[in-house]
Amino acid sequence: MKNSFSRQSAGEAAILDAAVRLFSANGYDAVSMREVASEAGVSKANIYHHFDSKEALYRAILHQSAEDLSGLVETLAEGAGSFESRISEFAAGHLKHLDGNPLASRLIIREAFSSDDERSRVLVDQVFGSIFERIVSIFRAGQQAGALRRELDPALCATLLMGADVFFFQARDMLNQLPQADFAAHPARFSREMVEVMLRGMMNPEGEG
Amino acid sequence: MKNSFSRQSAGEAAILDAAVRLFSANGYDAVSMREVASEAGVSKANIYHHFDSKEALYRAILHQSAEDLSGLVETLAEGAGSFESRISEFAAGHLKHLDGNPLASRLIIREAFSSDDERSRVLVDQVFGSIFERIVSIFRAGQQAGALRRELDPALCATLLMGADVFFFQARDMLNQLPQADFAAHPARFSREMVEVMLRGMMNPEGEG
DNA sequence: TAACTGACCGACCGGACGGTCAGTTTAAAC
DNA sequence: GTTTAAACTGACCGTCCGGTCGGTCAGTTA
Repeated sequence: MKNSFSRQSAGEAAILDAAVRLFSANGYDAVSMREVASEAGVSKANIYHHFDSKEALYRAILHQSAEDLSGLVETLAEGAGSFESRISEFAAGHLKHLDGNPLASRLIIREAFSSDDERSRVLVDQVFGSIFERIVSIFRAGQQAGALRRELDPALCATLLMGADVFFFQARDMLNQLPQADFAAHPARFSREMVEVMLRGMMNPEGEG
Repeated sequence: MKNSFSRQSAGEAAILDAAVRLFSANGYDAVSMREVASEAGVSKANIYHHFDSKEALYRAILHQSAEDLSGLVETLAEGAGSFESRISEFAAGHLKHLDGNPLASRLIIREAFSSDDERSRVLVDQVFGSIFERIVSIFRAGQQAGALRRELDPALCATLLMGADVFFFQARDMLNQLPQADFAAHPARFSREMVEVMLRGMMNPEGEG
C-alpha cells in the first residue's frame, strides 16, 4: 500500500493540494488525473507512484478533511460555560470553520449527502456519528440543567443548529445573488441572529432573566 | 432546435424518465448517454434525435423540475390565514414536495449549490429569485401585522425556514443511520417541531395568547 | 564504486466517452 | 397503396479516460 506514514515529497504535497482544489470544486467524476497532474505540475505517472488509484487519491484528501473537521468539533464541544454560550460558540465556530476551509468542507458535504449507498456510510459511521453525538450531548446537558425545554428532542435541536450553518455555507453563493439577503456577506451576523432565534425558540421560559 | 412544443413520443418520455432518474442519483458527469439509452430502452442515436446534446437533455429535465417547484411554491405562498398557519403550511408543504419528488429535488438542489459560476446563475435568476421573494413576502406580511418581531430580518427568517427543510431532505439518509435521530423517518414530525421552535423564536411575544 | 531506492517521466494500452450518419422501420395523410 | 415525415437503429469517428510500462536520475548506504 502506497502513501503510508512516510514523509511527503514536494511532488506529493503538490498533488494533494491540486486534488483537494479540483475535487472540491468539480466533484469526483468531473476531474481527470491529467488535470490533477497538470495542476500539480507533475506527470500523471507520478501520481500513480504516490497513490494506488484515483479513488485512493480522493480517499486520502477526504480522510484528511474529515480529521480536521472532527478535531474542530471536539474542541468546540468541550467548551464549558452556560448552555446559551456553548450553543452560540459552537454555531459561530462551526460556521467559521466552514468558511475558513471551503474546499475541504465542500468535499465532505458533497460526500456526506451523496446517494452512493455504501460510499457515504463509512464517512457517517466513522466521522459524523461522533460529531453528531457531541452536538446532541450539549443539548442534553442543557436540558438536564433546565435551560432547554423538556419536551424538545435534543437530536432535532442539534440538526436544526448544524443544518442552519451547513445550509448557509452551501447556499451562500446563491444568497449573494439575492438582493434581499444582504446577510449572505456576513456569516458572523447570520450565525448571531440565527442562534438568537433558535435559542429563543428552544429555551425554557422559566428560570430566565 | 429539437424538443420544442410538439407532443412527446413514447421513446422521448422514456428518455426523460431515465435521464431524471440517472442524473438525479449520480450527477451530470457520472452518467453516460449509453446508460441513459440502455435504461430508457432506446438507442443512443435516438436520444440525439430528440435532444441536441447531453447538456440539452440535462437542461430539459432541470427546466421541468424547476417549473414543478415554482408552481408548488406559488400555491403554498398564496395561502391566506394567520401568519403562524401560513408559515406552518408552507414548511410542511415544501418538505412534502421534496419528499414526494426526491429525484427532481435532488437535481435542483445539486444544481443550485453547484460551484459552476455561471451554471447555477441562470437557475437562481429565473427560478430561485422569485421563489425566495415569495417566502420573504410571507414574513414581511407577518411583520407588518405585528406577528413577527420587528427587529428580525425577513430574508434571514426565510432562509432559516427553507434551509431547515432542504437540509433535512439532503441529510435524511445520513440521519437515518444515527440512532438518536429517530425523527429522520418522520418528515411531518420534523416539520411540525421545527416550525414550533422557529415560530417561538421569531414571533412577537406581545399580542399572543 | 557498486548496489539500491524513491521520485519522476514519456509513451502507450484498452476501453468508454459524446456525437454523427446513412439507412431502416413505423404510422399517419392523401 | 403510395407518399412522406418522424421515430428509430447499428456502425462508426475522434477524443479523452484511468491505468501501466520501461526506463532515467539524484541521492543514500555499504
